[in-house]
Amino acid sequence: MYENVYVKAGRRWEMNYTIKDVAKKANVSIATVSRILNNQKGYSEKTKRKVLEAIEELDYHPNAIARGLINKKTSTIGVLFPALSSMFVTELLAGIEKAAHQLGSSVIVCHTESNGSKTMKYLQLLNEKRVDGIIFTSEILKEEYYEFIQKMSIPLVLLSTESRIYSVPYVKVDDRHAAYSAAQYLIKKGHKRIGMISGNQNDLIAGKPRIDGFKDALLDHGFPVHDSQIVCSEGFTFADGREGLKKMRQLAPEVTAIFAASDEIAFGAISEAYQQGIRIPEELSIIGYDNLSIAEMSIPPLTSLAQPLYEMGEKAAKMIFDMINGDQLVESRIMPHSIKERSSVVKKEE
Amino acid sequence: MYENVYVKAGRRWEMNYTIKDVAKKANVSIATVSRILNNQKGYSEKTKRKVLEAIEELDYHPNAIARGLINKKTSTIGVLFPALSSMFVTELLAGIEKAAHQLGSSVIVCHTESNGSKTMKYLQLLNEKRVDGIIFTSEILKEEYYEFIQKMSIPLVLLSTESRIYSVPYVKVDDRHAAYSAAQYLIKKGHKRIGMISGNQNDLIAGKPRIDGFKDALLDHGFPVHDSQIVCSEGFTFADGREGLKKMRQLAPEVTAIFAASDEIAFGAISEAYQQGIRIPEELSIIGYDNLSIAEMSIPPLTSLAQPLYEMGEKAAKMIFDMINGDQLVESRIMPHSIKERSSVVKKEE
DNA sequence: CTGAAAGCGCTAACAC
DNA sequence: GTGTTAGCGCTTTCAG
Repeated sequence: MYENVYVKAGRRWEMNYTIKDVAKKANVSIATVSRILNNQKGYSEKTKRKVLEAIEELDYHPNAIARGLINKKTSTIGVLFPALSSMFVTELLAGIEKAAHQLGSSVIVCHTESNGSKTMKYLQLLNEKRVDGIIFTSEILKEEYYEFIQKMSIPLVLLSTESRIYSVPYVKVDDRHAAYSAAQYLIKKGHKRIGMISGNQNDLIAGKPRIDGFKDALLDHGFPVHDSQIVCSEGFTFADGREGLKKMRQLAPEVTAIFAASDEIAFGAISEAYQQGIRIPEELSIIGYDNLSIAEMSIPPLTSLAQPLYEMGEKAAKMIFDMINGDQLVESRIMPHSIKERSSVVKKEE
Repeated sequence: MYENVYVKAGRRWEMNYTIKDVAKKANVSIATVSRILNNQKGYSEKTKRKVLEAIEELDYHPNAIARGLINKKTSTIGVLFPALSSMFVTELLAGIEKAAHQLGSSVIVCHTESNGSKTMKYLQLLNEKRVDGIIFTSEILKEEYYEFIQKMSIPLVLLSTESRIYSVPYVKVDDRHAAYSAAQYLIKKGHKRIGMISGNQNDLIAGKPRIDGFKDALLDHGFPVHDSQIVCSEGFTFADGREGLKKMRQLAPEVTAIFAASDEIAFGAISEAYQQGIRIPEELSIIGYDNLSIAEMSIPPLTSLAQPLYEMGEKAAKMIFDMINGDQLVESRIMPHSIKERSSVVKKEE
């Protein structure tokens, strides 16, 4: 009677039944149960019913660990993020999680803090846990990482980043092109003196290309580009935005519109402008980058260059699964960007 | 020579070595290797060195799946969230992830969308994956969920929620008390006509208690409470905040200060106020709830009742591990709240 | 101190 | 159709 039920610490615990229990209950061999479980062929309708009944009665659920051991497939992927609490990353994660779950996989989140040794530790972990694939987001894929993942010999896709060195499929927007669009938008709105508060110019993925795109747009439209128009920050944060605006007002007070390399920078700039009594957008227009959900919450609502973050996450997850399922050639995806117009940019009539 | 290395799809793949390979290379049995791997005793220093060398040379890493199968411990926990892209949840996750990783575990994120059948599916999944514990956040623990997790017989902790029915350890702030503090803060600032934009009043965890706390504070300080002062929303979102402020202006235009039941609501209210030309905080003071990272980014910077979300996540993770490691009695934790003063509340002199 | 052997729960030949 | 058996990579008795 109490087979498979035992008492521990005074409490009644129901054990997780195994395939053996089911087999016994249904009077068949475990092989048959396994076949039915995996929709293979080689059994009669009658035994199938019998087994299914037993499964139902015992409320049996196969042990994914045991399955993983033999199939060499854990239905789990690992996702590496530099930060977890940034909204940017959060939207990517939501997209990944959705697609992964739809495709029957779980996702393990790893927060690397952009720290090399932490990243390696996570990679070790993911290796030991035998994840089926890895999504690497928003950071440079260092040689060390790449080599390690190579050795793990599981699929890898880059999300919101890319590698100029290694041939790894990626999903991102064309930063240079997107920045170009943002700057062009400002120009079309009649602004002639346009500044940029950029992220880190040494960041070859999200920093430099946006600066280049910005410059290109100005140049293409016949505007000169002075260094004083572009203030570079450490990163892409709110504080960087504040600092950025301060510098901008000193170096190029004539600027009537600013392209911020991230929404957070834009928020910082707006906040600083507010403190300095500069009215936005009347005196100073600002366009952000990312179109995070907070963009609509700012005052005034922030016009922003939109990246489809959620969709990017989904896409990356789908790519990983295509690769896991043997697709040799998955193409990288340049996702479309767009401009989400709100109220932080004004038309300049002159 | 090519033992353990094979070629697949034209590419050289390095296999994951097993304990057997190490044993062979070191000329010992797998039992010995296992002992050394697990820091048990029963081997000489010499063999230890030999084995360690072999491990090093092969770059061997134990297979966590195989270990999990035998140890019945996967070093993985599951975390259920109603939403992933809310900043609120994101901070909790960051805290959980940090603590979990420190304690040698991974976390699988599950996005339930507050949907019962999705939640059950996730629980099934976590059961099959044999996670060591579950953290359930920000939602009512329904009977169905509870029963299922009971059957899984693994530890469960509630985060930012609690159960009045089941005895499950939880980590949260005292919402009623916190709301009381927020209202009291407004009173101490000299406000006499105070309103509240609440979340859903039918939400017994985060909705009702905050309303109650608000009422208590007013009553205790000798203020009458009219229904018109409290506008209830569907949820806790930006849009709810906008709507809330609109209603508040209609129903109780005399109000000089508002307690918003979440920062997002506060943001919505501020945004709406801005559109209506109401100056904040001069004409209307607002205090939020949560103290999300965006609170400092609003204009004006939002004074908010702070929940230590990150720490709450950490704490919940630590509790789960205490339970996994056999602690029978872990106490629930009421985390301290505080008021983060910024500039959205003004002192009212009369 | 060390090794042989029996599983953990499952899948996949291989027999009958 | 169905059962038997040999593992997957590891831990853990139990002998020696």
